Formats: sequence, C-alpha cells, structure tokens
Amino acid sequence: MTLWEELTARGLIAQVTDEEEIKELVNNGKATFYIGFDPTADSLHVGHFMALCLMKRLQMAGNKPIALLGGGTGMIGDPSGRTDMRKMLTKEDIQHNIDCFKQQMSRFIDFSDGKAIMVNNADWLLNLNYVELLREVGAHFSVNRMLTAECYKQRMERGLSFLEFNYMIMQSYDFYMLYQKYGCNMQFGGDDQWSNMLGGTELIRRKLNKDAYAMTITLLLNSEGKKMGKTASGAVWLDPNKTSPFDFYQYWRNVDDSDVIKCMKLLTFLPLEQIQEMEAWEGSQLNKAKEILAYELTNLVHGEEEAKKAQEAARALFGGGADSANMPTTELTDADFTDGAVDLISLLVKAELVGTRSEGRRAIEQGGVTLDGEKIMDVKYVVAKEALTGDGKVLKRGKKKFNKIIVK
RNA sequence: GGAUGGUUUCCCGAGUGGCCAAAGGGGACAGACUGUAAAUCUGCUGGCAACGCCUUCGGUGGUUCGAAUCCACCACCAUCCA
Repeated sequence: MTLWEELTARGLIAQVTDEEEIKELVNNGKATFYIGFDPTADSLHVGHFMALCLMKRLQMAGNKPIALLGGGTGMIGDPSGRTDMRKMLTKEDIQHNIDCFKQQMSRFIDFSDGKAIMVNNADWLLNLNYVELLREVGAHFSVNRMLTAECYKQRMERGLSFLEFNYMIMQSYDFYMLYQKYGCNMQFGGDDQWSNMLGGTELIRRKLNKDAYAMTITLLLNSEGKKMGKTASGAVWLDPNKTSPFDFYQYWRNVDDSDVIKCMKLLTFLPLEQIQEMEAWEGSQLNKAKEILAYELTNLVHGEEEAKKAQEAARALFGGGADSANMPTTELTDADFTDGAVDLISLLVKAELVGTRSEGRRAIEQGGVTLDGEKIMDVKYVVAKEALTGDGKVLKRGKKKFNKIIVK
C-alpha cells in the first residue's frame, strides 16, 4: 500500500489542490512540505498532534518536513473559524509558547541531521517593510476575492479587524519564503486553513510562476460535528502538567461509540487491517477498542510507562480491582487535621475533586461521594487521621473523578 | 465624527425601582438505567462559619429608605450615515 493510499484509507485527507501531483511527490519522497504552528498556548493539543503524526508518516516515507513556528503570525492571530477576535499575545508569551512547542515537537519528529527543519517565521515577518510588502505582495491579492474566502465568512457578521484580515497574507508570504529558501513545494494544515494555504500557492504562482501544492487534514470532529479534544475546562493538552496522562487516557477511553474507529484511523499508527477488524465490533465489545485507542495514544504522547500506569489505574478503578498503586494521590500532612480528624468536604476540596465547599456539599447530598467504595451522604462526615495512614483511602466523586488520600 | 440600539450569572437570553442570587433554554455536574458509550428520566448549577450572612447584572460616581432596573460620565460592541 502506498503512503497516499494509506492516508486516503484513514480518512486523513480533506482537500487537495492537485491530487495527481501530490500523490506523485508524496509517494516518492520528493516532497518538502511545511506545517505551521501558531504559538497560541504554552502546550500543543490534539489538533497539533494530528498534524505531527502526518508529518511523521511523511517523514518515514522519505519526505522532508519543515515545522514552522509562528513567532510572526502569532503576533497577528488567525481569524479562521473563529467567531471573535483572539486575545492579543504579548511578545514574551509568544516566545515562551514557542519554547514549549519546540520541546514537545522534538519528541515526535526527528530533527537530527537535517531530516527535518524547524523554522520561525518571526525571522522574516518581523522585519518586513510595510510599503515594500504592499507593493511586492499586496498587489497580488484581491480584496474582493479574500472577502469571499470561507475563513472570513463567520467573521463578516461579527466584525473582522484589519489586523486579522492580514493573516492570510502573512501565511501566504511564509509559503513563498519557504519555497525560495528551502524548496518547500507543499503545505499541509488543518482544513480550516484551506483559504490561507491557497493564498500561498497563488502567490508563488504569481511571483515566481511556479507550482506549489496544498493539502488539508480532516478536522477531528465527533459524531455531533463538534471539535474533539476539548473538555469543559479547555483543550486536552499534550503537556502532562496541563493534562495528566491519566486524564488524557480517560478522555480517549470515554469517546462515543460512534467515534472510536474514526479516532483510531486518524490518530494512531495501528495497521489498517487491525482497525478494520475492530470495525466489526459492536456493543460493549467496543469498550475493548476504546481501551486500545486510549492506550495507543497515551503511549504515543506520554510514553509506554505512563500509558501502562494510566491503564492500570483505570482498570483498578472501574474493573473493581484493588490495586490503587497508580492512582493520582493527594498527600495530607498534620496541618490538614484538626483534633486528629478532617471533615469530608475539606477532603474533597484538598483532593481537588470539587472547586468549592458548596460544590462538595452538593456532591455528598446527591450521593456522589464514596470513600473506599462506601457511599457517604452525611455532609458532616468526619474522617479520622488513623483511617488514612498506611495505604490510605480512595475518595471518589461521581463515577470518574477520584483520588487516593494518604497521610504523609 | 454623527444617529440609534446594546453590554445580565459558564453560554444564549428574560428582567425597566422593593416579591432578584435574578425566569426560560443550553451546557456542566450528580443520581437512576447501562458498557467508564449513547438515549431517557430525576436532581442540581455564585460563595460562606448556611433557617442567616456576603459578593454579582460593562466601569466609575450619583439619586433613593431601597438600584440589574433611574441619572451622569467613561469603555467596549453592533447597525446606519459621513
């Protein structure tokens, strides 16, 4: 199976400019391609992860990846697919975020010996001369055309600042620069980047009279059409300090039935034949598939050791096993006790299972709190210090949030 | 620059002087049912030392016994005009 066939079979490809040419380049390892990452946060998330995986697949097939960090474009903010303006980032934030990105990326992509390059568009964007740029590049863009671009549609109603309007031009300029500097002939990106990417191929055609290609990756949407990789409290991050390996594992363990196979194809490196077998699975059997998905992804992002730990902790908690060795733990000290005891609500707060005491009280009243498997509905319940020494106790709030409490 | 309309709790959105911690919906959370899924039903959704108290309705002042509601100024957003 060729690389192209595999990408297609996995459903990774959304749109392409020239299928035949791209197929040819990619299959034969002749593509030098780039993917841009704007430093909008201090960690990569699942969307970035998909892009990195694609990068890796192509790299393995002999193509040369360029990871572009948006030190310059991050100063502007991409309006694509957004209903309101992004918060403007300070230069310091951007630099910090770039440093974080770099670190995380090098875990996935091999940058040694020029097998891949990492560049920062701040290097050329920040020194641009306004009038010169307008004459050199601006002349090639039609405002009429830009306004009809899909990426601005949502913003035409809510308002679009001139700053953000220029994002497309910056991104196009990136491609143009990379084409000249590194012979970069292809750009990949999320499907919401399509218009921006076309801007680049157009610019190269007009300025250099050369062909360059663009291809977008399917956006990871759930069966309801919403972006995946988001939780109530924000994105699912790749940084273990922002999203713990266990939470990361659980996120995938809990995807809807209807999304498992799709995630498997889009996000893992499991062979297609194996995934096809799972497609036949039904009902509770899908739980097995979810476990595999969660393990695979945690393994890719956090390594084998963390993946095993997360899996064991999950099995212990939901499978009724007694092994609580790998559970997230809260350690208490003497200062947490008054008269050798601590009340249950405080315990919930200390373990960060609830945000406020009121929330804790509510959880208890509604029968959502158990201590070592025993349901407690008394709001005034008090736990003695002795009960928490030794192996400690497992405090659980709801079905999926829990913490082992132990006295140090 | 001018005119008009707007800014309400996580989101949408009611409320136009006391009965307002603020209707309704969504989401989130908890319970039942399940498979750590979905659907459904129920509860719940500012905080706290909790039959009470404190903080909240863009910001700052003011009127009033009493303000999310009235007044003034400021900020931001939308539409139309220039």
